Amino acid sequence: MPIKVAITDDHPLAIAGLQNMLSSCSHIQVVNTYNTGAELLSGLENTQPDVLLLDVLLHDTKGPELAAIIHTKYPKINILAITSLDAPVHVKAMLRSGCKGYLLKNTDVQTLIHAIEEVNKGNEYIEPSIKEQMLQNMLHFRKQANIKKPSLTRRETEILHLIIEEYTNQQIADKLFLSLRTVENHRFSLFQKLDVKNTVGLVKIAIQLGLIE
Amino acid sequence: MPIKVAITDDHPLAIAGLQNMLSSCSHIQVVNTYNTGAELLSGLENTQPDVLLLDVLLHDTKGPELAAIIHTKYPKINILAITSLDAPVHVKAMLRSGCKGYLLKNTDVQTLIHAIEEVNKGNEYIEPSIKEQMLQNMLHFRKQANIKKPSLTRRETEILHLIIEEYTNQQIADKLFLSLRTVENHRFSLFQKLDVKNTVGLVKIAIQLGLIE
DNA sequence: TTAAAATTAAGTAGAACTACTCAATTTTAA
DNA sequence: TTAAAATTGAGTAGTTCTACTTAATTTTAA
Repeated sequence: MPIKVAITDDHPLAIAGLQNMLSSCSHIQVVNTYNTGAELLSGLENTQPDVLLLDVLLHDTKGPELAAIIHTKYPKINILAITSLDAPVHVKAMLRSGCKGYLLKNTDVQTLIHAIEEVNKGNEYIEPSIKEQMLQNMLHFRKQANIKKPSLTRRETEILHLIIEEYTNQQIADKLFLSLRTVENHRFSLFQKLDVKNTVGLVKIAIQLGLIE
Repeated sequence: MPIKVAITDDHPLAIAGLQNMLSSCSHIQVVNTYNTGAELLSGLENTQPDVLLLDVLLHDTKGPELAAIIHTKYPKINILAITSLDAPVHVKAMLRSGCKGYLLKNTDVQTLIHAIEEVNKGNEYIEPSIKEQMLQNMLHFRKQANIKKPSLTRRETEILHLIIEEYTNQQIADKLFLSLRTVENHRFSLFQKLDVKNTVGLVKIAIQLGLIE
């Protein structure tokens, strides 16, 4: 039996394009198309496809939210995000919301079909160029990060570590056999050196420095 | 002229192995070998190689720290991390410290030579299997993350966003036209729902939820 | 159209953090 | 072997967060 596919995109042209691409493929059948997130949600109450091609930017609902709702309500539907956006933030957001795959709109027929087949099997399919970009994005943090890190002293680094491990100043003081004031001072230096105004900023910098996974 | 390579590893056997692998290659010349971080640092004062093969776990210094020192002091040396560890944390730490490449010790001769050549040109070379693992690691966060996120209400999510943008409770209150107490209460609920004890924990959860890049 | 959940917000009170300045002592690098 | 940097820590004082309880009002889902 063919793979049942639904398409959701707010550009009719995009839907038509995808339908056309899939028309030559006998084992993939487009059973429904929707223009908005609301339409999709009500449509799913009647029929559920095997694979859902979902645009990341629908004007009535944000893609990741919609994906999360569908993934929770209909865990059997395998969602394939398809979009013109390749920013890693979007990719991560969609995948974290339960999408199985991520494709770019300028993809070719073979890739589209292959992605649908894979996702239908429950496998992941992420466009290789996107994978590469995500990696690059992940690795190139160091270039900015390295500007600031060297300016931290050993003690400061040590205390920064303990701060991000959710220790309070007092606990840090006890652990390192220091006075509370000393720890407070180091913390203050950290703020100044890293140019942040509170602990939240500190944690975020720590992420960029790679101190947090 | 050949590519000058130095090797640093605390296992003499590993050094011998690498030397042997490279002996067949006329355009790569092993000019120095070191057993410890200290040896390496003093050795570099006399001669600098083009490419440095650096073990991640030397017993006298941690790899990332050593890499950072060398990368700062001798920016022209291209460091190729070579290790038996493939945990993404280590890979990231090394790359963020200025390494150009990352290889596993069980690599074959061709890959080793290719990696040295690439790194020597200033390009990155990361073992494909490691790349794949890092991606998987990155993507599979969502599986844990999705357990907790749905329990947050809209308002809580909104406030969580503002907290991680470094707003204080008072600023959030002003921004959302709420009383300070209301914001404090939402923040408290967030702590309870996400089972953390301070803002640092909150930020860390937010990372896992994908709210922070 | 109710019951449940969410949003709002107050009270009380203590703990923790933030924002500096100043300075003695110790360590490190040139 | 000095000068520079790092570590330690006190003073002062205000701000912000944390830890609950209680409860009125509004929204949402069954």
